[in-house]
Amino acid sequence: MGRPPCCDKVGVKKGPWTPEEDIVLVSYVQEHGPGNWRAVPANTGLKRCSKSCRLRWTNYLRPGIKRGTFTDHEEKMIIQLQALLGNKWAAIASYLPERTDNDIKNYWNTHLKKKLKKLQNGSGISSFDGFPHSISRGQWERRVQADIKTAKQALQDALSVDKNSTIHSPPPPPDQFLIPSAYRNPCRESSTYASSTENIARLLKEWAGKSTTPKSEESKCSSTQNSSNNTMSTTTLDSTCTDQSRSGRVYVSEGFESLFESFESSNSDDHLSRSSASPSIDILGESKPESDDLELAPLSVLENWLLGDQSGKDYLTDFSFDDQNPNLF
DNA sequence: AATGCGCTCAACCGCTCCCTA
DNA sequence: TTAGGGAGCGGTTGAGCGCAT
Repeated sequence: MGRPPCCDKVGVKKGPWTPEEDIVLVSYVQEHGPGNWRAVPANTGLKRCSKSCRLRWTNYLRPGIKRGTFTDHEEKMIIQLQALLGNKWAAIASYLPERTDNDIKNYWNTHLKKKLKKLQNGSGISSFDGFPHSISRGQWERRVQADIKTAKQALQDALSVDKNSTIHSPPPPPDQFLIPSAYRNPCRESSTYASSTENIARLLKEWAGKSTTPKSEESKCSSTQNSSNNTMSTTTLDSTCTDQSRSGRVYVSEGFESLFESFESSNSDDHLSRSSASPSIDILGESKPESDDLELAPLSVLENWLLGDQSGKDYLTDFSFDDQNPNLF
């Protein structure tokens, strides 16, 4: 006998979400924080499957989502991350905190696949930005493989070092938590829904005025983080933070930006202060990428590397976990 | 103006993973 | 140790939209 459905099929509504449902869901999440999705339909009266609620939140309603066209920068990251990780959209999305895995997946399937296909047919190499223009595809692939090899070696080195280190936790959720970006910055919306979203946005702004901290979620996640004096070990992520902690996607939107800034403004010996980032290279291992590890990679470095930035590459290539970075672990 | 076609993306489905009792 | 349940992930679908004919 097969597994029972996650929720009763009878009476469960399907299809597009209405603004009213969105309001209900958003207000519930604001009050209780994301997670425990099973309880959402029961507690809110929504005639939706718990999975549907989670999906709606993570892919559309949660704050920090950027919508609209992907930038060249994002596109390059997706292409190279996909090359490295395969179709691990959640892992890839963790490097693009403002994008959802669904968005990335869609973008890949609708745009990038075609671009790559064109490229493979030999008819778009010069116009395709995903690969460096100055080298052939063969050279490019060799370069990527060399990077992978280097990264593997780095991982081995890293894993041989004591990992009792701390990393900076993401900052607490910004005020914008209370205003879903889907509403704050709707890029593409149907006319009827658009007017509704404006209303919702107004409503949510009012809520934001009343309370600037999402009670449960912040207490859950940031209390865990703050309790360790703003440091957090990769392996001690509070599981109650569920989606956000696992994917690092909700609060990282701006948190990551500050991390980017701090990483990029610092010297190399500060780069890996999030030392557990080293397992990020694990994804380059033979068997199975560990997305959770990935998420904690030194983003600026990896980003540079992914984007073919020479400094980033050099950093990975030349980087010695124990010699040049004594304070790393 | 009507129709067909292709594209986009929100949402669903089913599987896997992980946690807990 | 193991079974059950919840959450997450990746593949797929289909409605809606815009453009071409």
